[in-house]
Amino acid sequence: MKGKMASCLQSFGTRSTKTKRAFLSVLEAAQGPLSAPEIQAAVEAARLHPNKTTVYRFLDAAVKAGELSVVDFGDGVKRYEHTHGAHHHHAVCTSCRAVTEVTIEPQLEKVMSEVTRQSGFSIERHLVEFFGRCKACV
Amino acid sequence: MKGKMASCLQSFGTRSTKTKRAFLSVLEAAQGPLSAPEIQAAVEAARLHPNKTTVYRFLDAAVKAGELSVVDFGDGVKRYEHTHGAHHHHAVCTSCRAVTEVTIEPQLEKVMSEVTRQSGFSIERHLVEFFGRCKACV
DNA sequence: TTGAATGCAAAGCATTTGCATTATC
DNA sequence: GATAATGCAAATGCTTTGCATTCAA
Repeated sequence: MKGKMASCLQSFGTRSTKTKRAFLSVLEAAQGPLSAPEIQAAVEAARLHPNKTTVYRFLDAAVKAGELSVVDFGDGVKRYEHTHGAHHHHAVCTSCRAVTEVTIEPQLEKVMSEVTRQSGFSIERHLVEFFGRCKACV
Repeated sequence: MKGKMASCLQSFGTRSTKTKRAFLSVLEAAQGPLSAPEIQAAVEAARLHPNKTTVYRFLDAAVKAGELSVVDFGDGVKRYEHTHGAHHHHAVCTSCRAVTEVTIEPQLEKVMSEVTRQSGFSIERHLVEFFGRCKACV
């Protein structure tokens, strides 16, 4: 496990440190995307107290390396999650904050081609997230 | 024109002032959604120097009244545009910043029902915006 | 040893809040 | 004159930057 993380870290050209391993552990255990402040708070459980600058720098590097991806819920806070192959979309419960991943690529394709048709844009990126009440919150 | 704006302001229960009329003018003339700092800067052309607090308070009130809607491009800045009946989506040029409105309701419906099917969520709101190169920017 | 990683302090930027002042109705 | 609107200053929260220090390789 540690070896896996270490090699994962090395694979994107960074040195393996206790702090970075903790960041990755936290993100692996997370139920949904986490913000930098949340990640910083979470590693406190491992008795680590990294500076917030360290958190942001790690996240930037990991995103650039494609190891993590940024998720934006439109509240002005960047959240991060493991990149398991493809790009994800989420349904976020506005009551209990639960986050569920959804797979909507086929349907989104249709939307994208309509956008292209209407605007003439060459689309590079999209922001697609959903908010509402999860099953438990009615 | 002024009468129209004044009555529009009164219609959502606010007093008509020079400053608010200027805010509405700016938003009417805008090519795309504007942020609070952008709106504040724009009314300088009308020799008005409203405090930023005033800008934010006006925007909040207008949004609550349904007169304006918030547009989020995921950069941590809220933008505002006139609510012309329905909810809009945009294609934003990452090169020249041009914003084009797109109408994708029919296609989005399919996406939404798939999200509901997979997650069991009762969707209340979504965040859907596109980014890429406009025709002029190749 | 040496360059990367970390800490620390300060600043940047959008946004919000509390309170005093002013202007609209 | 009562109440809403505005100004002002300060604070909040996330994020970034510059520089000194420490640590992995």
